[in-house]
Amino acid sequence: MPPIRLRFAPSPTGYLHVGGARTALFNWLLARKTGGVFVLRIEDTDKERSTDAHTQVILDGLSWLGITWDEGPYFQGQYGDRHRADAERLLAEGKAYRCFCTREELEAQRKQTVQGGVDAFRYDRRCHKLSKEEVADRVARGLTSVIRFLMPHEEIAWDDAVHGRISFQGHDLDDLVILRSDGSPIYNLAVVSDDIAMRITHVIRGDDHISNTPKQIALYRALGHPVPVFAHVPMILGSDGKKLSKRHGATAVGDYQDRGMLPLAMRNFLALMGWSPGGDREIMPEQEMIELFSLEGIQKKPAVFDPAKLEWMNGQYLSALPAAELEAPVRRELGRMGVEPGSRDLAPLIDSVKTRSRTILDIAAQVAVRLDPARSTLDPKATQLIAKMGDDFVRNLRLAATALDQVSESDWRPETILAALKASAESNQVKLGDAMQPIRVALTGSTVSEPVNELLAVVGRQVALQRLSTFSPGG
RNA sequence: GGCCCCAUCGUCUAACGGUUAGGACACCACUCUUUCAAGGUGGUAACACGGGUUCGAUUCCCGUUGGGGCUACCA
Repeated sequence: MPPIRLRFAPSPTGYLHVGGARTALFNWLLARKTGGVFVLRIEDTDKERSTDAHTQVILDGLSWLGITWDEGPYFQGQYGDRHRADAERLLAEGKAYRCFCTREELEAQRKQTVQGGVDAFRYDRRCHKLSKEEVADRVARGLTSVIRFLMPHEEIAWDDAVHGRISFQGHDLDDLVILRSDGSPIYNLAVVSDDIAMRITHVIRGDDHISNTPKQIALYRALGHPVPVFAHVPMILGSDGKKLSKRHGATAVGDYQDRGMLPLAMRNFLALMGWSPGGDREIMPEQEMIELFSLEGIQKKPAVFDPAKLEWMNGQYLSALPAAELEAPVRRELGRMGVEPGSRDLAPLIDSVKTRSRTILDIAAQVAVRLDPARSTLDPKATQLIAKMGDDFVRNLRLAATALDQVSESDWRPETILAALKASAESNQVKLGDAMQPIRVALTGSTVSEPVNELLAVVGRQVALQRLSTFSPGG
């Protein structure tokens, strides 16, 4: 059997949506699993809304997720001649016809149908009834026309790889326009023409295309070409059960990149939107995901996007990665924050904050504060603690500073620091917690951090002592 | 309105006629502990409804209800 051929065909009219990315991912997974070919095709036939910038964002998004394509990107706009030729052929074979109705006329017809209220609007084929001579005459007079497909009134059904058999009746479908009056192709024609030309064998795309499928199948039949396998994957919805959109917050892949998600975590999470490997498998390395993937495992019902679970999964990937591998993205983020760590080795800092972080942003923010405690700001709980402790806060801070001053630079390690703090607390009759928390607050502005002795070690002796001996809640 | 798709915890899902309906996120306890996470342990929580088919339905069929998609010279 020749390798199967799949494609992802986004239109560059917006950013790469998580739904689109998920569709691309499924195509990619099946291609990799079967040794098939994954084609990328940019559907830029809508000149009004398509931009090169959007194309670039889509390419970048896919690359970021590690979704690689084998052919393309092809640009649909370059195949206008073929699209036109296909339309002309259907016209010549009597499978399509010229329609001279203006937009205004169509709008009036549509309005009437809607007022009738019993059925959907379908073009009444009045131009199909025109005689050959009449058509020739109108063309000769320079009247503009579109080419409409003559929808056969027969059953159009297919065995969808995720839904099973889906059936439409041709008479419920409209005679769709396939070529605009300016000679440019309409989506459904361009897709079929391209999928045929690119020898696509499997079309994996969103559920929202189910109603396009019978139109496209009719076109395949008219063009005399066997239809590919269709797999319509469920949509991704927002928390309110509605189609995911801007009002749900971040919907573009780039948004999640900006929020400090790891690409592999994002990809893993996306794979689980509408697909399950069966059993309890969730966090999977690439190889396993590819091996386990199958169209049978795809869900029929839409999935609600849950950012909380994404963050959890990101945290899992974060803690599994060695600090060294996190250093590059953390440095990038620090750069965005205007922090310049120089040549300093960030690995120890990353290690000490990793388990309390769910995103690269979390890590970077905490690393920045450890690099320079002056960067910290007091959170509400810290403020509360300061108020509650009163004068003891600064007193205990200075006591700790004095004790820690006795620990030399070469002894500045978590164990010795802890010993010094314990000894100091005991001899000064201060509870350990009351000794520790002020240090944590002074160094991070927060009541939450890694163990205080580790925090001190990571911040460094000089910076820490300076801060502890000068910090005052007032300013 | 018409056509089409869908329906298991709040969310992601497992189950492919017989299970105390399993796991994960979130949530709540407990544990660990110098705080918080992480980790560990435990808990709350679901088969939309009504008819069939069957010895037996979450599972198969039909209907109802509820959601969603499409209904352009957009893609």
